Amino acid sequence: MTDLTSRPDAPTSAPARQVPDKVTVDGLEGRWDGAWTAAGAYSFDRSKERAQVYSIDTPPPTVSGSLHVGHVFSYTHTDVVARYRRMRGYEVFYPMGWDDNGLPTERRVQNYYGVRCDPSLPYDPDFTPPHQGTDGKAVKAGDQVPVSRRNFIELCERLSAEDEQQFEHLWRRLGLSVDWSMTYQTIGSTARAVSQRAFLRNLERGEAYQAEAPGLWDVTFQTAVAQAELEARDYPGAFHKVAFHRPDGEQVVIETTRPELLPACVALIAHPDDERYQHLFGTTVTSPLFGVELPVLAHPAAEPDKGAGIAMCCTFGDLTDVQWWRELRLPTRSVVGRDGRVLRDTPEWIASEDGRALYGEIAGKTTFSAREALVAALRESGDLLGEPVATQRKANFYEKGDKPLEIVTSRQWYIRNGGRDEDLRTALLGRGQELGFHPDFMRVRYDNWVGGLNGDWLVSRQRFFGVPFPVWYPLDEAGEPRYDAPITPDEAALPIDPTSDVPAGYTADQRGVPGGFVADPDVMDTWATSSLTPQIVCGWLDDPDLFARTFPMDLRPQGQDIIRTWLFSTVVRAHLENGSLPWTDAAISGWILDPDRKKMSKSKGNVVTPLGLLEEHGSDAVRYWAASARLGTDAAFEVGQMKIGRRLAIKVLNASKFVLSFGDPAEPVLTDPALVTETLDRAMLAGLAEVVATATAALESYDHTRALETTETFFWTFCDDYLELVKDRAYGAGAAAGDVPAATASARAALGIALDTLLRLFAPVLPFATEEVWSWWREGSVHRAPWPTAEPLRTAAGDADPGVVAGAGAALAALRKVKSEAKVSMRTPIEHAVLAVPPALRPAVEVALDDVRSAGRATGTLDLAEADGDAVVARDARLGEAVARS
RNA sequence: GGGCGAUUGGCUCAGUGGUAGAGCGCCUCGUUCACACCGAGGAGGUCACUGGUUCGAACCCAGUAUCGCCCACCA
Repeated sequence: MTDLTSRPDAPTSAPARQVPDKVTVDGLEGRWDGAWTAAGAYSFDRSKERAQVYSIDTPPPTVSGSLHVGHVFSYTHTDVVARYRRMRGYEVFYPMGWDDNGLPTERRVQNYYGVRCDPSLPYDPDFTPPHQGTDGKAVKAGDQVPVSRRNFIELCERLSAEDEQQFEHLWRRLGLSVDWSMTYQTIGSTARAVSQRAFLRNLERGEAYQAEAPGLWDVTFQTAVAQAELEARDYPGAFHKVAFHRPDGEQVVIETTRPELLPACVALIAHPDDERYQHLFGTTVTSPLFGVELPVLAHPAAEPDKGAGIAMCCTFGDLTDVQWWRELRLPTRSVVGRDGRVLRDTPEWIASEDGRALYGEIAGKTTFSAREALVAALRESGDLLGEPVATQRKANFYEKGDKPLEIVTSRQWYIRNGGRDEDLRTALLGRGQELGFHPDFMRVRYDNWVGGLNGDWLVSRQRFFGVPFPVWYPLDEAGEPRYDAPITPDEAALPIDPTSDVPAGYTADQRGVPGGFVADPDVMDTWATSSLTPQIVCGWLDDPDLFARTFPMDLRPQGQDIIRTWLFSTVVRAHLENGSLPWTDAAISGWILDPDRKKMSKSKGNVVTPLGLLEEHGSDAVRYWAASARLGTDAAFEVGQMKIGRRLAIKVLNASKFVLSFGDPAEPVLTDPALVTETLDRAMLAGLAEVVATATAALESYDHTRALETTETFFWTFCDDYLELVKDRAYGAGAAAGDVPAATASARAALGIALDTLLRLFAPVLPFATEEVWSWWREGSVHRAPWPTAEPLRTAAGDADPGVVAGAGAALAALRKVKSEAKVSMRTPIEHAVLAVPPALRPAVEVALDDVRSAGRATGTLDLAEADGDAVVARDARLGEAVARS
């Protein structure tokens, strides 16, 4: 992990302050990224107190994957917030992490370097991987060289470093205002130490515990799976009617989709009120084929209308079985192993010779083959009634797996999350209430998830790569681990790897011998590390000073799909460890949908590379597209929207160039509010004041879309109407050379003040174009300039009515329309016209009449009359008549 | 089965009680003294459907349909 210290502040560099002849948005990204880095524009100043800091818990992208359009989309949302807050005067704590922990990285490192992790091996400091860069061509599992966990982690960090450079390049090009001196890796030593320390403290307080219990198990990855990683999928199956037998020969027929679990059956169960089975409760039946005597029991979880209404309870076919097994205190008769195959040893509870022979035939088979074999046997014995009926059932899958999960008994670590503890659940629901969700309705997902938890958080995984549990167990005289007496390391020694490090008081040669010790073999779930990102970035481990300035954080940006995982687990950890929320607000981004309204996916072949997008349209344009979509709302991938953004950025450059042509930016001609005397100019500033107020309020409530929309709408009116209206006046047309009439000075100052304000309003969304213009006439970076406030504008505007601009604009529009409908040039002079104006607009038009005249090229007479309706009507003797609404 | 969100002109989306909006696309015209990555103007919608509340509903209520997602459902 890179050191989290920030660079000292340096003044931003100031390129030559002059307006270029030709402007372009192309190439701004490289220039300004370089300048920002050189100037330390986004360096975090850690001398600021917590109240002055805005800290962001950025999602660390998975480096072994690739960034896609969705990342660009959501990270832009966050950057808009960061830039806004920075301009509001906050010191923004905005680090970037790289997620290189977990299965995707494990796989990639295996394939890339041709190695696999074997924690039993010692660390080899001189290890050189057999392959390198075999991208696309995976090294086959058999050819992979086993290496120690430490070597594996080193390779992971090495490979990640290459990916990180590419990612950083993209993020810089996109204009993320991250402090690039502050990055972390989720498998880095800080992250490992934080994960281990947090775990040890959970353990100390009794929040972490281990238990031997039946749990969901993926037979492909051979690891336990947590509730949050489940995915219910359709899975083809078949109902089999199977007859059990009473001593008197009567058949009891059940239906099952898993006949291969027949040898694991421990009871038949029906609902206590089910009339059909009353006479069976308390009696026994024997299972077909295996002849095992089984009780018939009553339990309310049995549903009379499912299948035959009476179920065979096996250890374990599903979670209901687990419930029955637990509540009815049934024996454990597992037959499916961790590899998904039927256990080799014939179980002792199968007594009959035929049964034992049959079991021998299915031993070692996959559940699929075992099912076929048993169905054949049932058919032969006559215990299969009718033929199996195909059905589409829902089965639980590990989200990364492709085989249904089995339930096996294993020893696992858990962290309490309210799933078994009402008080904790209530407290965590309370945290959800405290947290500001944006949009607010996303809170429901949190509530649903927390309310529906049915067990504690399973944090151990039977993988080799990951953050190891910092725990050893003493071995007794017989060499059996004493799980009830775990040995833990000193916090100062973290991170440790118990498979290579030796606990205090032991020597290395005592590993694995009776009376010695043994390492906990498991690693933590990746969420067990990811849930600590606030603690990792804020220096919880070893930088209490930084921690005090940044924690609890302000914002967690993330996707809606991981509210139940990342968001919730982070809340759990902070609640347990810090007694607070990890952040005050969560910004939830929506999905990017392709034109078919489907979630963008690689398989659709419509994946667009983000860098290509940025190169084609320009970063400001792509950011504009992203910023146009509200938080929590799915957005279409819309190239058209990017083109609009590009047009806006270009317009900003051109309009700025124009405004800045009216005076030396160093002089107060473009900045002094006292010069703004004309009513139209003051009205424009009054309107701008409203825009500032609206945009600010919107951004305060994480509604960047409204802020952008409000600003943009004003800007286009500013360009199309106001700028055109005051153009001639600003030029000083008609005045003697060297003489600047007050009306001219008024227009120029108003234009300059508006430009200054608009640039700052646009800066969070269009960081490159606005910075470019800022450099033409201002010191420093626009991104460190203060966010505009409405008050000075209101003061400059005085009592001017912002509606004046609209009124004058309507008058101008009417004159334009006359020309447009007459199909003549806009420069065609209007020689003799009448403007019929509604009474409400009359004062506005009167006050701006000279500007309307010059903008409309009304060189002759232009008389005012009263209009009947609420629209302005222009009548020209030569060109005709046109109606324009304001 | 429960929940959340969505449904507005060809497209992407604003619009939470008072006579339907924007941009894009389209059509017409114009222009190069900030901007052709330009400007002006225009056409285009019974606001998914059915009821209800209200003087008045895109908006509130009830229900229906379609789409997306989350949760539950594995005998």
